[in-house]
This record gives sequence, C-alpha cells and structure tokens, in this order.
Amino acid sequence: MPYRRTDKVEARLADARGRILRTACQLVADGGFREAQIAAVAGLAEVGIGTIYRHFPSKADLFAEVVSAVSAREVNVVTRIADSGGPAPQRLADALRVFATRALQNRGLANAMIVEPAEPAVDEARLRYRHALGRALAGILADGVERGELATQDVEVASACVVGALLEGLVGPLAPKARHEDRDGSRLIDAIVAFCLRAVSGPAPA
Amino acid sequence: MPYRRTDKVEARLADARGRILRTACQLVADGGFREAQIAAVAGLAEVGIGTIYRHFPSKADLFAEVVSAVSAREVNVVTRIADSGGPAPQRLADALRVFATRALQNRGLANAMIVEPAEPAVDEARLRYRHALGRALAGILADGVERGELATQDVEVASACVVGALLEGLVGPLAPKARHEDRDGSRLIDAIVAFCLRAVSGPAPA
Amino acid sequence: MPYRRTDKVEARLADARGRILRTACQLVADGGFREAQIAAVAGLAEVGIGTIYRHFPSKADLFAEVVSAVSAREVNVVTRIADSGGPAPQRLADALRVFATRALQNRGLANAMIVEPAEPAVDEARLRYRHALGRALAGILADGVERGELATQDVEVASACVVGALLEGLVGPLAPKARHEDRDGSRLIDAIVAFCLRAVSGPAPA
Amino acid sequence: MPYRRTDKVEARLADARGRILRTACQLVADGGFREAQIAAVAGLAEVGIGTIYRHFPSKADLFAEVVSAVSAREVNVVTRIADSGGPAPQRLADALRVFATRALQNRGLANAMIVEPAEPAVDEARLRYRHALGRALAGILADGVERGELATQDVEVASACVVGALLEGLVGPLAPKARHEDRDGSRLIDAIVAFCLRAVSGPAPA
DNA sequence: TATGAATGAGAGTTCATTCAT
DNA sequence: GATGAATGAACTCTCATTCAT
Repeated sequence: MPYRRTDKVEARLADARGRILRTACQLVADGGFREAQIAAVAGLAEVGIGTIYRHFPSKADLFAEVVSAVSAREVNVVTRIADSGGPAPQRLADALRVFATRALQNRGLANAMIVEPAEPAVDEARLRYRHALGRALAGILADGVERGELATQDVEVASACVVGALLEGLVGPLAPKARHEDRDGSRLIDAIVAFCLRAVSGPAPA
Repeated sequence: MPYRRTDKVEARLADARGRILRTACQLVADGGFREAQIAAVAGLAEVGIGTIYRHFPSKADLFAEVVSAVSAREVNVVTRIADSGGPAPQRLADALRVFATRALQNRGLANAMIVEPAEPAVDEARLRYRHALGRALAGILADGVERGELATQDVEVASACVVGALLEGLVGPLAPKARHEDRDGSRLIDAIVAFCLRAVSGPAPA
Repeated sequence: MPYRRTDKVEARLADARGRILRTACQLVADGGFREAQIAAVAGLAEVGIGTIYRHFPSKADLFAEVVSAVSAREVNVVTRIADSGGPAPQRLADALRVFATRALQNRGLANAMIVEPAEPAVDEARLRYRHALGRALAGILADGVERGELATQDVEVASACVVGALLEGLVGPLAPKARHEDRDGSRLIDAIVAFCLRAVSGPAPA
Repeated sequence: MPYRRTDKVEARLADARGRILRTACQLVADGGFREAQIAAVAGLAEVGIGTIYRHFPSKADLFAEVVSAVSAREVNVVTRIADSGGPAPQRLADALRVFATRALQNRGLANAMIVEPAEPAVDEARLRYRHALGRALAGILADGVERGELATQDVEVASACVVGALLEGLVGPLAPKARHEDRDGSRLIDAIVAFCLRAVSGPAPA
C-alpha cells in the first residue's frame, strides 16, 4: 500500500484541525461571532478556505464545536469540584470561584460564549453549555439540601439563578468593569460567591 | 395658502415613526434581530424603505431605539415600585415579581432584549437596559442595607447578580420551560424571587 | 400619495426586466448555459447583480423564464399553422418549415434550447418546450390520421419522432453544417420536411 | 533483482484504469454528469483522487473517454448489423431495434450520452457518438437507395433524422414514459421503427 | 507509484443603504 | 416628504487540480 496515513500526516491533520479551532476560538474571543468569518479563520490559521470545509461541514458546525470545546473544558473543571467530597457550601464556593477566575482571565471568550448569539446551531451549543454548567451546580445544591446544609429550595430554578448571577456578575454588562482597586477581580469574585452562597443557604424569607 | 405643518401632518409623521418602532419591536419579538430586516419592517409598517431612513439614520439606530423604548417602559415599572415606600425586601420582591410577570408574557421580546445580540450599537442599548434595571434595584438594596433590613453587601455587585439570576431564571436557556403544573409561571417566579430575597437578606456565610 | 408607480417608472421597470431577459437569452445563445452567469448577465445588461434578484428569485428562475419565453414564441408560431385549415400534410410541412427556418436563423439559441442542459429547473422548462412542440404537431397528425390523409400510426410516438428528426436534423451534431451550396439551409430544410412527410404519410412497411 | 513491470503489475494498472472508467460510467448513468465528480469516482472506484489524474489528464478527458467507450460499444453493435447482408429495410429495422432495446435497458446512461451536456470536451465526444451512429445508418440507407429498396433521398440528412427520431422517441422528454401496457417498451420500439421505415421507404409525397 | 489533504478561484445569494421620481 | 428600485460589497460553500508523503 503506497500511501499510509503516517503518524506525521496524522499529526499534521490533527494540527490543522486544532489550529483552525483555536484560531476560530481566538477570533470569537477578540471580536465575537460577528467578526469570525470563514475567510478570516482561514487567513489567520494559514490554511485555505477549502481546508476548513474539509474539517468542518459548515461554518455553523465549526463554531458550534468551538463552543462545545470551551464548554467541555470549563464544565469539566466545575464538575470535578462538584464531585469532590466536603460540605456543599464549600464545594459551591470553590466551583464558582474557579469558574469565575477562569472567565475573568478571558473576558472576550467568556462573553461570546455566554452572551453573544450567532447562528441557531451555535446558539444551541451555547444553550447546552449553560445547561451543563447548571446541572453540575444543581448536583451540589441537591446534595446540600438533602444533607440539610442548604435551604430547602427548587433546585432546578436555583441552579439557573446561580448561573445567571454568576455570569451576569462576571461578564454581563452590569459587571463593574475593572475597578482600579480590583485589578484581578478578586473582590468581584468574592462578592459574587457571597451572593450565591447567601441565596442558597439563607433561611427562607418571611 | 402656504404650506403649514398642520396638526394632521404632524400627527401622521409621529404616527409613522411610532408605527415603524412598534413594527420593528414586533418583528424582534417574533423572530429575533436576525429576522428583523429593514425591508421587512417597512413592509409590515406599510411605509417605504426610504421613510425608515428619514426617521432613523441607520438600522442600528432604529433597533437601538427599539431596545431603549422597551427598556424605558420596563425599567419605569420597576423604578416606580422601587421608589414607593415600605420595607426594602417587600419592594424588591414586588419589583422582581412585576418584572418577571411582564417578561413571561412576552418571552420572545424579553429574550431578544436580554439575550440575543445584534450590532454593537444595539448591544450598547441592551447594556444600558441592564444597567438601568440594575440601578433601580441597587436603589432598593442600598436602602435596605442602610436600614438594616438587608445583609451587608457590595450593592453594585449584588444588584448585577440579582438581575442575572432574574433574567437567567426567566429567559435564559436554563429556564425550565413550561412545566405542566406551572402554566402561568407563577411557581417559577416564586422560586426566583425567593432565591433573590435569600441572597440579599441572608446572613453572610461563614 | 407621494409616490406613484408612474408610467415612466413602470416602463423603466419593464425595460430592465426585459433587458435582463434579453441579455440572458443572448448570453445563452452565444455561449450556452455554462457561460451564462448572473454576474455576466448583470454586467451586459448594465444593471446591478441585486437588480436581477429583484426581478427573478434565483438564477434557475431567470433561465427557466428565458427558455419559457423562447418556447412560447416558437411554439406559438407552430400552433398557429397547426390550427389553420387545409390538408394535414400541408400544415405539417408548413409548420416544420417555419420552425426550421427560424431555428436556423439563430443556431446558438436553438442549440441551447434543445440540446444543452443546465440546472434541473431549466431542464424542466426545456422539457415543457419539447412537449408543447410535440403536442402542436400531434394535433396535425391526429387530424390527418382521422381524415385518412396520413398513415395509421401511434400519434404520440410519431410526433416525438418528428420533433426528434426535426431538431436533430437542424441542430443536432449530425446536422450537416453549412454546406457551401446551401447557405440558407433551404435544401436541408427541404430534406427534413420530406423525411417527416414520408414518415407520417407512407404506407406501413411490410 | 531490478524492478520489472511484471504482468501482475501491468494487470493491476489496467484494472485500475478500467475500474475508474466503469465507475465513472456508472455514476453518469445514475446521476448524470452533474453528479459525477472526481472525488466521487475515486471513492467508488476505491482509488485515490491522484490515481485518476495519473490515468486521465483531466476530468473532461475522463468523461470524454467514458462517452467514447460507450459509443464504440453501441455503434459497434449497429455497425455489425449494418454490414451484414440482406435487404436494407430489414437491416435498418434490425439495427434500430437492437439499439433501442439496449438503450431502454439503461435509460440513465442513454440519457446522459444523448441529452445531458457537460464540458465542451465531453460534448465533442457525444457529437462524435451521434456522428458514428449516423454514419453506420447512412451506410444502410445509401445501400438501399442504390438498390432501389429505399426512396431516393438525401442520405446524409435522412440518417441524421433517423437518429433524431430514434433518440427523441427513446429518451427525449417526449418519450412516452413507461406505459402500463408496455413495460419492456416493445410497442414503443415498434412504433419508432415503423416511423423510420416509412420515412426512408415511403414514396416522396406529392 | 499511489494517495488524499490542501488549495482558492469562482459561483450564487443577501441586504443595508442611496437617490431619482 | 415619501417611495421603492437599484446597488454591490460581502458572505458561504464547491470542486477540479496539485503535490508532499
């Protein structure tokens, strides 16, 4: 057999695919989905337009995969914490803190992933992202409610609210941008985490 | 007899502008910003394309004003409640409940206003929307903290989180869609309001 | 009403539409459907690309209409003769002769209409063309068979064969190209007409 | 031991070429020239794309050869009959009948060979196909005219017309599709043959 | 020698905006 | 002032062909 998909070729292929994905991700982080056109991705990734279509069936598929990949990465981090032992409030705080820290390190990407819409197919991926994040947190909440560590509450709604509070606090337009005294955002994160912990642990209001 | 801008003419002018705005709003509510093209607005509003450009400098301006108008209306409702007397927790609960109820009555529009992006100019308007909503709520929070009715907290961040929890709970992809036993969403609203009240009133976690 | 579709405007519109159609037709006649691209039509017709899409929903529709228009024109000529009085053989001869003469005057167009394929939608129009031509001739044949002026025969098949013989003889690749002594093709036409007349009138072979 | 082009290697080479041709032919029969893309041929023939370019200089050449091959095969069948002894009308009837029967057995291929166009190079091959078919039949006609078995006629034109009548009757859009009572098309073939025989034998019309 | 990943010119289509009427 | 026909840049996607492996 005169042509074998040698390791080198395989590597180059995977590399190209990865480079395309990473470039697409970068472009989204920089300019949102609007700026991320196929030709731009091809140019920056230093591949031909056709090459992109060799790796991804359509633009929508490419960007859906971008969202999925980022999503998987971030949700994975959260899930690991959620599944670790310890009191629920502590795990929730840790999970939120880690997620928030990472998000603040790449605001552009986080913003696009969370806020900006695009084609329906990409939106769907984003939706799955939030769902996955919510489910990971819901696990902690259910756990805590059962053990009496958290207030009795509608866990499904509460996890959605936590996600909302978290994301809005971080990247929503309400997020207080770069306060001088809070360069790394640690105070912001502290406040968000505190908010969420009160929300799930506090006694039901009269 | 010279041409005078009679009341009738004046009225028709204003009418056209209003009709364009209302039509644009309707289109956004129905199909999001993606579906809302200038020609479509013109067609439905029964005016010429050119007329739209007589009233609005560009598409972005038109839709930015759409967002502003909706924003003003909704924020106004909230502000009125925020400015009324009474204990802060009660006012917050009322404000959230009213906002939520209205949003659920027009999910399409709420979704577009809150989630779907469009051109930068429109995004900016949406940002202002959230800011305004946040400020209205921040007023209640500051009030409550001062009076000792609410926990000590970073009011700015907390109001952002409340907005996030509220919006995500309502129209975010995590929002539990149309449960059979909760047609009008009253239980969903109850849960969201309870979440937010706990978050702002609860004792700071250890 | 400040804007009326004045006659002048109407005329310009129709003119543009007609010019686009005529240009498309010309391009097809010159280089077949392959050469006839939207941008080329726009350029030659001296209109913008968008203008073409204002008059025709898609490329396929434009060229389908080109075929339909030519078809209607040519079939109309044949039908008029078919519907005139007189002996069937005479009418058939006249119809074939007229059709053939016209086709030879614009070989390129005839060729494209009859032979060259394109998109399915255009092909369909071409199919309808041949059908219509066949039906017109079938009328003469049925008439002649009934009156005993023509041989008993399967009229449907025979009309198809006449169309085939006619078109192949005229523009098919077998058509003897431009013989020196037959510049205007009159001898060619004579031979084709004679062939067809024999075919429909001759006694069934033993 | 030096590299020798062993028989086996030679065989595999020829095999690849043949397989490519056959696959291309199959694809054309199934979906016309439009569906027959190089990558598709390579995939079905289980060779690499590059291999096709080793055997054929270009796509056009490949498909031109497809047409030529089919052409040679079909024309050969006709020629053999044309060259056999016997009365011209009988030979013509036989030739037409055999050609028609074979064509009806593979309508898709016949259609592509006869009707559907493609690139100029392929078109040229198709033209040669018809020419060859015409020449084979012209031989019979000339023979018959000379012997007085057929009517005096312009043999060149008549053979073109016979080809046209035959092909149009068989695969043209006018061809009456699959009549219930004529599954194998024998009646259709009878009618076409009868038409052509009348056309070449009948007395010149008054 | 065979392979198939890479290429990119070129195709059709959309839609915000302009401007003669 | 109102109109909507005209515009064309910009976009996504296809596919014949090349060439490093």
